[in-house]
Amino acid sequence: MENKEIARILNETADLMEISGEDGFRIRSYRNGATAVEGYPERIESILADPEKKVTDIPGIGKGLAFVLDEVTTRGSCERRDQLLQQYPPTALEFLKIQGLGPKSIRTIFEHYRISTMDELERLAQEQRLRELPRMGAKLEEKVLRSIARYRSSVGRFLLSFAQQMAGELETYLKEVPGVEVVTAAGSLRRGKETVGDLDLLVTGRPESGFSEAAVLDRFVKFPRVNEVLGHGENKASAKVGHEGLQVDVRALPRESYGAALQYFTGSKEHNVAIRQRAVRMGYKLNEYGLFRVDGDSLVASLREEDVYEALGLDWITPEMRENLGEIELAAEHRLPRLVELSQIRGDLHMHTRETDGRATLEEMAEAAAALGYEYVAITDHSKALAMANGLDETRVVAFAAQVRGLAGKLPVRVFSGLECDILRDGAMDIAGDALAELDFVVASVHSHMNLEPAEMTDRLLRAIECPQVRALGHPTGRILLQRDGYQYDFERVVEAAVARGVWLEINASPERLDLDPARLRAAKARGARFVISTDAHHPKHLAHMRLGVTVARRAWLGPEDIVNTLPAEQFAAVLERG
DNA sequence: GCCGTTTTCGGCCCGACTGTTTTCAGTCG
Repeated sequence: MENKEIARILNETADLMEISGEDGFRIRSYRNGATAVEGYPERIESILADPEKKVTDIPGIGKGLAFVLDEVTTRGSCERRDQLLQQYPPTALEFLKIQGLGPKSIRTIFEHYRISTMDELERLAQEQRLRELPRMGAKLEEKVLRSIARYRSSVGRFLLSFAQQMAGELETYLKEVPGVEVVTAAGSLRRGKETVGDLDLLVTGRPESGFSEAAVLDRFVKFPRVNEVLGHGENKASAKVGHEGLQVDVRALPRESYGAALQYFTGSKEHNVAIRQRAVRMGYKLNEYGLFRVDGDSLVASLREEDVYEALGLDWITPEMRENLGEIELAAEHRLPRLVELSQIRGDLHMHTRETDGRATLEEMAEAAAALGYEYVAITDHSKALAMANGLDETRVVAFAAQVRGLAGKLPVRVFSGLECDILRDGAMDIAGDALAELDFVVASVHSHMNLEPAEMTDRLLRAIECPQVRALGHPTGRILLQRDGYQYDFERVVEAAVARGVWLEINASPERLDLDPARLRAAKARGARFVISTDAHHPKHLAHMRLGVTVARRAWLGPEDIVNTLPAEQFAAVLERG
C-alpha cells in the first residue's frame, strides 16, 4: 500500500472521529500522522516489514499510530475506523464536502434524521427540515442546496495532476508487457485541461517483438488498483481505477494507425469536427484509423500525428491548443504562436516556508529550486491576517528582508525577499507600506471575505493594485477546482488597472487552483497584461507543479514574452528595481 | 494520540465571521 493511501485512510478516520465528537487533540494527532506518512520518502510498508527499522522514529508517529499503521497496511482499515463506519454511513464523509456543514452539524443531522444519501440530504434542505434542528436556519439550507449542486457537477471529474499521476503509473505498468512500445494518454489529459473526466490510454507495440493487443488488455484489467472492470473486448478495455473511481479506457492499436488514433482520441470534439470538415473539403475522410482519399479509399496518413496534419496542409498543432479557437486557421497559414515551455522558466515567485505554513526551510526551498535548474526564487510567506498560518507581522517582515540580504551569494539560487500579503476586506494591505518597502517582491492575495458583492470585491482589488509595493496579484480568482468557484468581480476593470500599474497576474500552478484559467488569461493578455507562473509551494516537492502552470499558460496561447519569470535573474532583478 | 520531560502528565494554534441566537456554537482558513 502506498503511503498516500495510508494517509488517506488516516485522514478519513480523523473525519469520522470529528463527526463522532472525539477529543480534538487526538484527531489532530491522526491528521499530523497522515501528513507525516504522506510526506515520508520511504514506504511505510517496508519500514514495518524491516525489523531494523521503527515507524515510531518518524516524527508524529508514536506507539498508538504505529499499531494503526500496522492494521491499515495489512487489512486496509483499523479498528476505530471500522467502529465509526458501523455508527455512520460512508456518505457522512461526503457530507463534509458540503460547504456550511461541518462535523458537528452532520452529527446533529444523523441524530435527528435517518438519512444516508446526498439525495436525502438535499430533500431535507428542500423541505425546510434542516431549520428545525438547533442552530440551523434558512440561510444554511440555501447554502447546502447550492453546495450540493456544485458537488454534483464535480462528481466524476478529477484534477489534472491526479489523472497524470495515474497515467504515469499505468504507463510504467503496461510497458512491462512484451513488445509494448508506446503508452500515451490522449483526451483532455493530453490537452492539459484543468480537470478531466476519464483517462484514455493508447498502447501500441512491435508485433515482431511479441506485441499482442490481448496481452495488453489482460494485463490492464489485472492492474492492482482496478476496482471494477466495465468492459474487456479485443481492442479496448475499461475499468474504474483507485478508490476514487477514475474511469480508464485502454485501447490497444496497431502501430500503423497510431498517429491517426492519437489525433482522434486527443480531441477536443470541436477541434476534430473542424479538422474533419477540412479533410472532407480536401477530398479526404479522417477517422481513428487514418486519413483516406474519398475516391479509391487509399490511405494517405496514419502512422504519425504530424503526418495527418501535414497531409491536411497544417502545421502540427500542440494538444493544448486543440479547442477550435482559431488554431486551425493559424496552422494553415503557418503562423502558430510560439508557446512558453517549462525549460524557459527561470524562477519561482511564490512559496512558503516553516516561518508560516510551509514544511521546509528557506535553504531547503532554495536547494530544491536549484535542483530544478532555476536561477532564482522569491520566498513569499503569509502575512499576519492568516493567523492560523502564523503569518508575518511588520517586525518579522523587516527581519526577514534583512535576513535575505545577509544571505546574498550564500545560496545555490538568488533569493528575493517576498511576501504573500493578504488583501484585507477594504482592499488595504495587511502589512504597513514601510515594512513592505523593505522587500523585493510582494504578491497580494485574497484569503478572506470571498463572498463580497461583485462591486465591493472589484473596489477591493482595485485598491490593492494601487498599493505601490504590490507587484503581482496572487491566485486572482480564488477558485478551488471541483470545490469552490472564484470570487465575483469585474475582471476587465481589474486587469486594466493591473496593466496600468504594472502589476502582474499570477498563474498559480498548485494543482487544485490553476488560477487564472485559460479563458481569463486570454482576455487579460488581450488587454496587455503580463503574468508570472508560480507554484505556491508549501513543500520542496511542490515546486514541480510548475509544469501544470505552464500547461495552463500554453492553453491560453501565452509565449515566453508574456511570462515575467522567463527572464534571467539579472533582468528580473532589474525589472523589480524599476518599481 | 504525540511529545517532552520539571519522567508520567500537561500542553498541543486560533481569529474572524456567519447565522443563529439573544450570548455563542460551528465553520473556515
